[in-house]
Amino acid sequence: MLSRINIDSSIPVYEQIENQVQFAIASGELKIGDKLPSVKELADRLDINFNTVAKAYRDLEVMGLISTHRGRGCFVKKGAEKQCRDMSRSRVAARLFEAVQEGKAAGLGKKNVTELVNASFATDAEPYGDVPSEIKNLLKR
Amino acid sequence: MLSRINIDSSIPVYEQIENQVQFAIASGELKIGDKLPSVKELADRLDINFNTVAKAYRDLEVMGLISTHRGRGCFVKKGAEKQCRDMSRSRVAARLFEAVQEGKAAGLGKKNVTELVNASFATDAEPYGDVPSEIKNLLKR
Amino acid sequence: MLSRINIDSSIPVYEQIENQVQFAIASGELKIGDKLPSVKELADRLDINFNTVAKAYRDLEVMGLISTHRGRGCFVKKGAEKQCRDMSRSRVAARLFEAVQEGKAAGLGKKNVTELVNASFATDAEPYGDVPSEIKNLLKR
Amino acid sequence: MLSRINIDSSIPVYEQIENQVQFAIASGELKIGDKLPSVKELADRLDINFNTVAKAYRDLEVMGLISTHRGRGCFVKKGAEKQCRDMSRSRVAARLFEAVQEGKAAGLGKKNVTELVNASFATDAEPYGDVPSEIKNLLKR
DNA sequence: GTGGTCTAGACCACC
DNA sequence: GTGGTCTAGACCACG
Repeated sequence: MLSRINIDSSIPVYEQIENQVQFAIASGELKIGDKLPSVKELADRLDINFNTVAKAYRDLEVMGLISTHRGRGCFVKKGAEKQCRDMSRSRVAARLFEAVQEGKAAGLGKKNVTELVNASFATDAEPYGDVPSEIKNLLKR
Repeated sequence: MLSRINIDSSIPVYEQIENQVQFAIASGELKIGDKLPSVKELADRLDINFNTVAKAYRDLEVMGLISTHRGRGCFVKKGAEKQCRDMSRSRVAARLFEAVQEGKAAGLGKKNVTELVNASFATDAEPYGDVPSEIKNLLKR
Repeated sequence: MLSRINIDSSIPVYEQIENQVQFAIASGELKIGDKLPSVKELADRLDINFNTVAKAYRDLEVMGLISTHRGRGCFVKKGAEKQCRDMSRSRVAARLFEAVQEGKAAGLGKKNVTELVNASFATDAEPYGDVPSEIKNLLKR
Repeated sequence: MLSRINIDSSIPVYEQIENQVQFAIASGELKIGDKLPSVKELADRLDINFNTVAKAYRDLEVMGLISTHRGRGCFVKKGAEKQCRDMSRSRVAARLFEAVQEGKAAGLGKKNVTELVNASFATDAEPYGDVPSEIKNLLKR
């Protein structure tokens, strides 16, 4: 968890952090009361700017998902689980919907799309990592 | 085609235009030698700035998809069809893959994802438009 | 390097910038990983508009020669050296070839052309500056 | 003479025509009193717009090189020969000079440049045509 | 403080 | 009437 961000992604670094925390809470990997990595530690581990992590944590606090206590750290708040599950799902629904619409506009059939989705589901990958070649190659023919 | 852009999307307006042209070429809606709408006309139609359209067309020319002839207009180049099909498909594959990975991280099962994809496929929407509520609501339970 | 552009040249300002960067990379003056001047700084130094420099840098990124990182700056990419050397050389070859063909069409002999080339080689000039009078006068007799 | 223009060149079509006429006069191919091809005939032959040819002839008249007589055609004026020779030479000198400066900026030595010039001189090509591959390949190593 | 995006408008080159 | 170039300035995203 929070082991990797993609500096080249079009998704801002701070947003990648926010998403990963939300996903971790939604999936139960992070539970109520758990302590998040400190800003400095995470910045070092991901090799990114201190302020970028700080912004992500600030945003998460504004969303009501974590609470920060000066000198002690940041903790998952009560109620965050349900909220994260809802946000994550609606986010995923939106991204899937958009991708499918683009597929249709590009002339892909339902069969192609389903095939891609199944292959993607069967493939594990780092979050925000590169798309595996076996996925890319599925349509190259 | 090229009838609508979403000014509120996080995707830049010029990029939306580029994508729509690429999709139109990929799906055969625009064919080799076809003339694109003039910069001025498209800017008027979409109610956006002249230079924004000009940038999109310039980018498409750099990509080798269209050729522009001062005083005459912009035309789909030979070979653009295959290139667009490849680009569109690999783009869609990447976006689907990422969305599926996020779904897994958020704790969604294959059944949920497939359900979303099927519903998305059955729903028509303007490009870059909002996500329909029937999709959003699918997982709210 | 990047100390001067010619606003009166028929070559667009942004293209002059692109060429100068390419030449600087080709000749080793700019090396892999080197940071380019910031958009704002260069615009100030050359006394041209911010967006003109931004366009040049964006083009160079599209060509795969530099990578830009928001908030950090633009840097020479790996592999840019060979690419720039190839592009620069083929560009120079083309321009020399065209100039020589024109010389032949205008009735100049090999002796005249060689004389011009030697004189040009011996003369230093700002990039895109005016042609020195000693060159112009060589054939006025 | 005036058998070919390059629609893809960065040099405007009308300017290519003007240059070719000037070169033809400078080299003695067109003599004082000779009749130029009619606007319509030339536009047909080169497959370009009527107005483009008309603009070129108008420019040449303004320069004092030709005189036009309604209903009869355009003719090379007295004194055009010397004027064209001077203009052509200074034009060629400028283009050679610029190309050589670019070569120096790109890190080419005098030996390379001279080699290119000699090869270019030995190669015949249509005006404004593509650069022959034997020239392009000279530096690819 | 860095670059990105968009708008607005002027002027030019070309057909 | 077509696209090209440049300027000027505003606002945003990012680190």
